[in-house]
Amino acid sequence: MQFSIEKKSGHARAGEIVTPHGTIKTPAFVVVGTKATVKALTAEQIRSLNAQVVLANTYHLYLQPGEDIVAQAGGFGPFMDWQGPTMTDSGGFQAFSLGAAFGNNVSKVATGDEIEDTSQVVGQLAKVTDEGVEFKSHLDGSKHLFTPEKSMEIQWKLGADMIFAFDECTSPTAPYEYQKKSLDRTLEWAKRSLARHEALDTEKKQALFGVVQGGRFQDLREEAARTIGALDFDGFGIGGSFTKDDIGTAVGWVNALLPEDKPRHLLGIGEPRDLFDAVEVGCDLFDCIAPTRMGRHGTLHTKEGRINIKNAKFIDDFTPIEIDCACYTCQHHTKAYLAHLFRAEEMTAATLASIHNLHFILRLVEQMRESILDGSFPEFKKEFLEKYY
RNA sequence: GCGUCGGUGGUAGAGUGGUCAAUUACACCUGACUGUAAAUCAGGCGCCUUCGGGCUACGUAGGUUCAAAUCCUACCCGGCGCA
Repeated sequence: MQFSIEKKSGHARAGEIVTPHGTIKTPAFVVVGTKATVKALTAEQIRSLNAQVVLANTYHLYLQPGEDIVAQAGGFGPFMDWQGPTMTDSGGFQAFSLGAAFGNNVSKVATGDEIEDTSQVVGQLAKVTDEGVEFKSHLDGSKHLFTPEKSMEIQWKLGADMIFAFDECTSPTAPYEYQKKSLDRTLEWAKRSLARHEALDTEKKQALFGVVQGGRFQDLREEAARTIGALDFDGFGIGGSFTKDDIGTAVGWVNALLPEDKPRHLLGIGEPRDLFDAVEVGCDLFDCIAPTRMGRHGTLHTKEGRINIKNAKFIDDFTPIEIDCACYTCQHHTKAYLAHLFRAEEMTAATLASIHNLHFILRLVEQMRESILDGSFPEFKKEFLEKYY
């Protein structure tokens, strides 16, 4: 993998990542295909959206169908008929989603109303120890130990171009002491991930990204950026919990310390406002389930903000979601039709909504890139956010 | 015509003297969702309210009772059976 920066505008940067399966123009939005499928979409539809990269998940593919099956298919890309660049997440996020967050209605993006919970270590389906994370399968309750080594081995078989070190995604409900402890552990895991990966991938086929944690605490974020940043990773992921109204600030602390010449992937962030803030402080890659999940739930992006297509007012609205949108959905269908499909619980609703939302976000990040290249990023951001509620 | 069973909120369908403005489901109205446990979840859903409560409601009209969706009478409507 090769990364180069073409142009900078402040801290924002436009660049290129060359992978064995094609070049990614950055900043770029990575489409999430957790189980080797972008929910509700065919590979052909993903291509027609001009998506550049697809990210799948180690934990999910390990459980089903198993990494060996994926390896037999030639990797998760070929398995799902995606020929372009690929990534896999390490399973570290599931330490949170199946652990502290499970059943607790907690988002890693904190609203500020969260109550501190000191019982972090023992979650519902994930238990974190220094050795690794012990998962209880959400599918059948069986137990599985994920270690940094194990994650590297699975990701090796899944065969993505870019992979992540095994980390612990912490909860915003975790107190400082726990975040600190977890950070030390994630650093150890980063070293172990590196060591195992180097042993497996002697030909340097896969790029390995280290993950910066630290929650909402500046000193921890900076410590993580320094220590993880000093290791021999090909790029960096910025993960963990954030404060809803100020993701940009925390990411800024980190990017100020990470090496300039390696790509920075902000993990799991995808709200338009957050993307602008993150690009502004120098992030290159993003992935997020929001466009597809929200789409399936009837929430659609427009330049004026989100709409809920299930609202009564759209039942007889025979205009597209956005009159000037170039996506397949807007070119062919009306809000009234989508409202009908959602009410009738027709599967096509999920497909059409996902197409629109992904098109919206992919195009938005693409426009950010264009504006960096022509020097108009600050104006583009300002104009967009003035209209977007 | 006789007999019999039944008529409950948008729908289906609980309740069968007080704890019932009435279980539940669906429908309907909103909201949430940020490295996918998610085609999911949460709230609302008679009218009014100074949030204490007040008012009108369980086919219609009466009645019994301190108290009725629940008991009685008549009528109206529907299913079934017999003529």
